[in-house]
Amino acid sequence: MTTMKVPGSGTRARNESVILEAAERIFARHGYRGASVQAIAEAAGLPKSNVLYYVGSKRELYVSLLERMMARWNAMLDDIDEDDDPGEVLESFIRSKMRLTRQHPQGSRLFAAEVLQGAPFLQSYLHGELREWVRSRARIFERWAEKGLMDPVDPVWLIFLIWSATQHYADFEAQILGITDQAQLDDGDYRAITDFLCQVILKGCGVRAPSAT
Amino acid sequence: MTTMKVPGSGTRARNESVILEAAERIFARHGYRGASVQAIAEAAGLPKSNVLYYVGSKRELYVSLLERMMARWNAMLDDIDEDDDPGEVLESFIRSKMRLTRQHPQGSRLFAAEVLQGAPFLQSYLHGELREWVRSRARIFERWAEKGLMDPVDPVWLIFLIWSATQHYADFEAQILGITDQAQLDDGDYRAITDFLCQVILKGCGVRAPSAT
DNA sequence: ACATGGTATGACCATCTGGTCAACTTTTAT
DNA sequence: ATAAAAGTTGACCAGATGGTCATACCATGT
Repeated sequence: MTTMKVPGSGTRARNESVILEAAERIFARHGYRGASVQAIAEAAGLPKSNVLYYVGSKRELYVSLLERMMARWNAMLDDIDEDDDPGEVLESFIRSKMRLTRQHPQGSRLFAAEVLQGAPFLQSYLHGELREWVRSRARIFERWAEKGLMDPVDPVWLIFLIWSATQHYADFEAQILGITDQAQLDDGDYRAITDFLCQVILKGCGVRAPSAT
Repeated sequence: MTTMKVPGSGTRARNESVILEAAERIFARHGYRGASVQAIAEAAGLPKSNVLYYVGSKRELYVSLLERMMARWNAMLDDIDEDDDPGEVLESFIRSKMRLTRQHPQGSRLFAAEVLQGAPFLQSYLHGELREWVRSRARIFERWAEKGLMDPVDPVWLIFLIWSATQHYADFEAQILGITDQAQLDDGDYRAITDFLCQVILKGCGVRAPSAT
């Protein structure tokens, strides 16, 4: 019997990952206060005591989920400078954000629930890292507008527009499925929606279509 | 001592309104499960027993808040037909939705929290009334596209784009205030944001500016 | 064989949950 | 004045809440 030593295949790693996934679902659905450790444990298929053995406390579990989501978000933020093509950059931003939403809908909803309750655990992140990121992109958008590469729209509101339009498909999934009468959105839907958003938003702020189709 | 008989000034009406307002805040923040009757009672400045005396139960209170919000939304839906001007209609839709968001941010957040948890109380509304409303507008948008009055974009996704972009300023207020480093958004901000959205979205789907400024 | 360190979990605790109820005061109608 | 109706509230209940803890299990190295 050769015991595997593959990293991440230990009991701890396996259980922690099961717990994180279950907890993300429950917290996303019911928010921090509305989620019970008992419910998370049941979703993970473990006794409550075992869940607390691994994660310490409800609070720690919640914070580590938020941190994981922020890490995913940070990993997505590619560097740009003012010599890049506005169309390419904007399109890649929309597509990246949409991919994040699609690949981590529960994480997106968790983030939404946290912000809905006033972002008590994310104040420093919003006022720090994220604010700086937005400011730096905004400066570049303004430079582009000065050069006549796009309309002189407020760059911060442009970022919020992209953020909201993409985020929406995770947070309001229930509404979208209800209205479109579908069981779920498939790859084709997501591709079409992404194309739609790229087309409308780029045209809307006067960016010429990227050179390469 | 002349006792006033003004409708709505009775004890019941006054207390119910205080309770509804407090409950909207708490439910919006913490969702259905996360909100406690005790917390609502404290926010309303009344004993818990008194709150339950007026509203019956937590569930009834929640449902009546949702109904109130749906009524506000329904009151906003103006009728249009295919002979109207696309630019005017789209702009008026964006402005109405933004006004709703601004005037009832707690209601907007309550709705968001409800949809986040899978819209258990709104299934029939989403599959019924709201779906029909979206379908009817979508047909008109398609007619406009056929007439060449706007680009042939998918009308349902266009509606979701407007919905999300406006809804965002209520639901993600904490994020926006954190990033822009403001205490709150004032009338000027809202006017500028609304103008921005009208400009970008109308231009984005190839609608000519409305004849009347 | 045995010690060791991680894993597992039922029993338990103080506090909070939504909701009921009986007792009480205030307002209104006659 | 008086009775009926409306409003008010503390005490209370059964069940859920987050968290602790002592005990048991189990694979490993020696």
